[in-house]
Amino acid sequence: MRIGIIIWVQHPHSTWSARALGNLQAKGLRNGGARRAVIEHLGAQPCCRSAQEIFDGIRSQGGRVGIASVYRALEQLVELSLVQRVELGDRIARFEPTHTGGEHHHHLVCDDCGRVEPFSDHGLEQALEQAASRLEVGMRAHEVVLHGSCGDCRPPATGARASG
Amino acid sequence: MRIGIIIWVQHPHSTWSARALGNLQAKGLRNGGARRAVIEHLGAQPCCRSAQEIFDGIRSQGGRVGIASVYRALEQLVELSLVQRVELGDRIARFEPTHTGGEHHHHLVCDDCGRVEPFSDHGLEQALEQAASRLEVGMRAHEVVLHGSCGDCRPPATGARASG
DNA sequence: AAGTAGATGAGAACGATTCTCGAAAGCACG
DNA sequence: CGTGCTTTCGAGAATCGTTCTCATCTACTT
Repeated sequence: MRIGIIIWVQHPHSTWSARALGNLQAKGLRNGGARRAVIEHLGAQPCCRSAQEIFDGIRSQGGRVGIASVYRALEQLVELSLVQRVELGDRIARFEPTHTGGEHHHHLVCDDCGRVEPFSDHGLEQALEQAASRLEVGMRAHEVVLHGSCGDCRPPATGARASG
Repeated sequence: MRIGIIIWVQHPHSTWSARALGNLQAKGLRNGGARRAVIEHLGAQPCCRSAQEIFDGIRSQGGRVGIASVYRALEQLVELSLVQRVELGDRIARFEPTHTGGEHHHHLVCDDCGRVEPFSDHGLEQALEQAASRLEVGMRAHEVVLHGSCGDCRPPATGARASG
């Protein structure tokens, strides 16, 4: 048997998780287990997650957090603008890292099957910036939700590709 | 004493309330008091309202509806696409008439004072249409929420007006 | 006016979120 | 590495928005 040691070297803020943890540390907050677990879990998700999903995800990996701690951590992270609350109309709040820069995305909700998918659109971002500028709002965040039918749920077009 | 009779003549669908009531009648639904009160109240609002606000509003005008009826009516109206559910991130669902055509608007939430204001932006609407088209979603609805600071809450620019 | 089926209201139930409080743990200091 | 102080944590209770239940009512038809 051999023992290998892997040293992971990267810029401390190259991931959202690292940036968030650093941000908390800079505020003099302690590095407790529950909050760290929430941050690490959230940082590994491709799209928004509900508090319950985060709770279940951490537990399924052996973490022993309480749901209250998950909510507490999320509340703090939202307060620090590290996490954005996303509400898609199903009465469940979801949360996702705020990605400064290019990774920003919005949400597409299929009203038939309930599936949520991320999407991004450059023109839409531009239009949002322009609207915010015109309205003279100090825009801190924005959220776009499109409701419709996803490819799986849309009835197939009749014939070759008739209009739908 | 004189008795006057006022006959109010207008195109039956010239208001959202009338359109909604007509739509329900066409579906064979009855013209019950609670649902009518919800529709009429909602039709008179300039922006979205929560179920509780609608309930309080109707009660304050002497209506004797139950909160359950308010929710039931809203659920039906959402189902018929006559009302859109709006979630602004404060865990309270709000509802507003769906205005086909030019009256469409979105929401601006001041994260400092909590105020909600409607706004509309033509370029934004275009960008939404284009994004939906590109994504090949049968877009049934969309929702944009801008978070920021409203004019009252934003610190005035340095110089002309001293901070206070 | 009577009959029928949808509509209503009060209150219970539900579920997501927040609060409470005693216990545990992070961090600074010795 | 222990001590002490303070933050953080977890479990369960409490809260609050929303939905369900069910007996009653009422709009509409006949």
